[in-house]
Amino acid sequence: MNVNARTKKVLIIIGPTASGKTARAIEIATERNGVIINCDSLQTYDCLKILTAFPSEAYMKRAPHELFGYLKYYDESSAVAWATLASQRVIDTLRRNVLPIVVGGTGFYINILVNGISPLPAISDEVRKYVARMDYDELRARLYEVDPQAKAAITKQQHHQTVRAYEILLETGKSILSFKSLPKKTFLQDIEYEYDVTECDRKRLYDRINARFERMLDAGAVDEVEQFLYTIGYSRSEREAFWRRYHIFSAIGAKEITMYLDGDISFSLMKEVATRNLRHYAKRQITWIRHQMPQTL
RNA sequence: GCCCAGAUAGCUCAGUCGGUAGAGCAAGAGACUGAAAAUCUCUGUGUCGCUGGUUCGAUUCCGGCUCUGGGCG
Repeated sequence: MNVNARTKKVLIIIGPTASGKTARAIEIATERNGVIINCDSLQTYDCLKILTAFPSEAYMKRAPHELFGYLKYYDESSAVAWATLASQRVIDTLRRNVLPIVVGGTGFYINILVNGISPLPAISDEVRKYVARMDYDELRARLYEVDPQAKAAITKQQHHQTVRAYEILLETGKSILSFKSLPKKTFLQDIEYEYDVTECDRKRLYDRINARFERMLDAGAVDEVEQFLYTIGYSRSEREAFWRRYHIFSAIGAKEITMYLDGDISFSLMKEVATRNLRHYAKRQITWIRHQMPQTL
């Protein structure tokens, strides 16, 4: 049919938020007979579709879409779980001589899919719950006492890396470093990657972000959040707990709209804060692409 | 027209008992090994409204002017 069978090529579309990845993916998928594989950590959920810029039904009909909306709001997401699924879809697609198009803004996921990751042990619910209840400073002190070398490895004050290191210590009795020095677990072999980086010009991107958030509001983003809050049995008195419990709340705009619905901030302040957070996010994505994915430049 | 208050970073403001200034936010740079739309680190930014006076020296004190609030008529 085409040359994909021999070259085993995978196209990766990456770029900051609101840069036009979804439209670009559709364009290429129809042109080159491709399958779109989602690489956006929040479009893996089947809720808050307006806020997460989930592809429209019209788009979904124009080309096969994989790994969109397969998680419920109460599911936890995981980069390795995604990479495991994504690598299967890539292999299946290549087997059918079709071009896999991995598209999304989660650069961390792409790095794992392409470069693999150190094999860390699974953590039991028991240990996880126990550690979750611990005081962070105490946890860190105990980790360094038993595993002083971990201190050097955990460079900055990376909260969740420290927690993970302690979980592994409790689970296995071994240092996280003993796992990080193992050969990486890889997901794909002998693949040629082609990268397509979408709009990164700061000024134009910021304009696009503002315009798109406006469109999200017009499309009913506030109602969407209101209904979602109803679904999960949200109560304002436990706001922080809900935000922490459900990862989908990290969709920018979800917390801001919740505060607006609770009557704590005005509509215009909600817009201001949400678009500002989107700009910060886009900036972080650009930094990631620049330094963690130099092959794309 | 009169009285009062203000005019300092992109914005909101602090401050200098006279020796040309600093916070927050915005902005910029960076990190990232199983939460990544997460989490975390670093960095500036200035005709201190204009104009005279006093002074070795004024953004700071005094006068005038302009503008912006608020009050009185």
